[in-house]
Amino acid sequence: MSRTGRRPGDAAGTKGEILEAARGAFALLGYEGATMRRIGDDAGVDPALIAYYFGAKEQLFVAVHELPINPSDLALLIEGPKDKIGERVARFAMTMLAADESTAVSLMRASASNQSAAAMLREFIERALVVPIAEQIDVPDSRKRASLAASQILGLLFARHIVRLPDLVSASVDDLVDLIGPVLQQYLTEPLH
Amino acid sequence: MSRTGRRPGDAAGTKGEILEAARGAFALLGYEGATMRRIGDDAGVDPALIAYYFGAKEQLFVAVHELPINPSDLALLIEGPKDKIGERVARFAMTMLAADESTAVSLMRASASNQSAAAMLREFIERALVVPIAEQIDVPDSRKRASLAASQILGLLFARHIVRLPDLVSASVDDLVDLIGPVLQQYLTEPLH
DNA sequence: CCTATAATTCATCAGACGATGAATTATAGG
DNA sequence: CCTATAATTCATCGTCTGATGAATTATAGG
Repeated sequence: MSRTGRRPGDAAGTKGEILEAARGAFALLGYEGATMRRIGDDAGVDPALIAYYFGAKEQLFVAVHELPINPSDLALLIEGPKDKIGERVARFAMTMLAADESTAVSLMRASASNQSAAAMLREFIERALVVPIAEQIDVPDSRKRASLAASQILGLLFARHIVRLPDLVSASVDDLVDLIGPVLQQYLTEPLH
Repeated sequence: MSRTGRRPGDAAGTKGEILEAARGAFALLGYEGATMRRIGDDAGVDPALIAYYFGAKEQLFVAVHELPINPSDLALLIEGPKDKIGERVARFAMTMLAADESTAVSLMRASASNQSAAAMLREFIERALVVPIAEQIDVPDSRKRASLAASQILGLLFARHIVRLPDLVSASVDDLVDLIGPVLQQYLTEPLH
């Protein structure tokens, strides 16, 4: 029974398994909480193998969090009537997150205790949400308004997945889209008094 | 020059200095990031003295985060016309947090990586926000709506103090109250379609 | 078949962390 | 003044963390 050395057969799925295990661990436990040993265990692999593939822990984290900005999703966000932009943003955020919810939550968790993770999240939000939305709405303070809309999305994720407020945990995604859509609309188009 | 033993004079300010140092460190670095040694350094004190006064780290954290629910603030929240409740909630949250902003941020940071901190925050939000607000508004799904309002407040804090979105960092508190007041109002009173 | 290299584990290191018992010095009460 | 006790630091301990060099085994290419 050979415990060490290269595995027989089993062609090259290992790297992906490590990525998946890391994604799950980061989302559940945060950056520091997701230890190399734990990720290795989850992937059924010695921690040294993680370093072999990805280098240091921080690089693994970056590899896990390459948030793809799907251009067609983004087009879907900007195209359409301005008086429905709130709903579109809500749906964009929710589908983006439904496809990959744990990545966003993971990045939020890490941001709370890790400055460079916070920088990653900040830059992503600016690039993928604030700038495109602000360009689309043509009002004073457009960036501030877009940032507030983003803050609502962040808050919903935080309250639902991290704090776990019971009434938000039990609500369906469609429910939530219906509720926050009009609110985002108000942030983005209602005139200030 | 005596490095050890009880300090001369200097009556009993030490405990408070430790608390203050801990508050700052937790708010800046999160639960795990705020090490005993670091807190001790900030307070100008050996880490063992922290244990002498507060016991284990978790108890120190609890001592730092005794969020007082000021009853007169709460009264201010429930009294008044229903069509201005959003504004009142916004102002309540902002004054509560202006008085002690770092405590709330600290608790949020810790919640991202620590389950029992998340439980503390959840119970506080339920008790101090969701329940009183839900009792006040008389609509279906009142708790869900109140929870969404709370999520907006959390999101604003997260975006402003943790992610540091530039347009929210530079905005004044009054600005933000003016902007989120109407939104909270909509969450709390606008009928669903 | 043989050899270079890819994939994997093992063993271990140095550093940081929280906790704690023991030593030391000052104050307070009698 | 003397003594009990409060306030403080010192010196460690065991544990966990990320990192890394060395050993081991399988595959691929010639």
